[in-house]
Amino acid sequence: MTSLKFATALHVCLLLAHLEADGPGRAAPSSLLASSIGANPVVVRRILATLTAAGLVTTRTGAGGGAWLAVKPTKIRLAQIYQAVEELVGPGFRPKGNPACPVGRAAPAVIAAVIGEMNKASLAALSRQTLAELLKKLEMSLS
Amino acid sequence: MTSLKFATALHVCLLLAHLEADGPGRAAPSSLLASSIGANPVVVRRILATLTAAGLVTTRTGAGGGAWLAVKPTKIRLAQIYQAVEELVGPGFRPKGNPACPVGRAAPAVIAAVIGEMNKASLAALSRQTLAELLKKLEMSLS
DNA sequence: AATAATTGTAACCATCACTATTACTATTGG
DNA sequence: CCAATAGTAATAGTGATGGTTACAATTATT
Repeated sequence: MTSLKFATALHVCLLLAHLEADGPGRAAPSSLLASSIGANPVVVRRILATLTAAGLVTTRTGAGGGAWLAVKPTKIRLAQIYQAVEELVGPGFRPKGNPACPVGRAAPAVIAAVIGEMNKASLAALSRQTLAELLKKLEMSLS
Repeated sequence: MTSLKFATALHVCLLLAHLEADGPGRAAPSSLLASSIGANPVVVRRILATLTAAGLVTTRTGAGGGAWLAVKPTKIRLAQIYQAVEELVGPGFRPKGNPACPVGRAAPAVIAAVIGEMNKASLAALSRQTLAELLKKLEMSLS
């Protein structure tokens, strides 16, 4: 998994939270976000669409439009951002093995359970931090 | 990440451990492993090559050849299997943001740290189980 | 009302990782 | 000698991903 979707979404949220703290009431256009990230504005808008669907950001079209956080950074856990943009977590597995082989019959369920525990641990780690906490770390690294 | 490499490697190891417990001294050909998994023998041999490089299995060419575990199942942690076949863990991130933007400068390092914690949690979960323990679960589900 | 800025999408393309498959050589046991 | 097997290269198909262009719809500003 080397998709940049989570990194992009996290960068978007950090920037929106930073702007909000700096001076509220302003919408950030996708061109601004894309420029900070080094990505394409359309790609950023696609990420924004999934974040909007998850209820994390709001957007407005037209001149002066753009995106802003729909929820306070203290109320956003990083796991919410992850799940908004990456539906599948962790490696894949084959649903069925060879029914003629005992291990082939039983292995898929056991393997799926292992991958499930892996995902659980991943998401738990992300749940331990809020966007506000991460923004604080970022702002400390600015000075 | 929906690669099947980890699931394939785990199935291979489970089957080799099961065969070893059943009756030792026999080499399992890639065709047998592939048949149990429902994968192609060449793909299985490629997985076996990485497991061999990691020191987890041994193979022998020629008639009567095949693969067997090089290490006792009680000494193999699932994280070793994961790292043998999947060099990259977790989602990717962009190494550099826009240097003209404060958040663009600082975000990549912060994001990389988040992903690093995610990976650490994932691998820690896999380190908690040995192949022997997983095999026991599989064998219990057989009855 | 006109204009400029902006989102929301669709369409398309290039790239990459992955799986499957064929084919061949080298090795090994019987 | 022969059959079975690993090792590996070459190739093809597939799906996810990111980039790009294009355009309709919406909104603030003048």
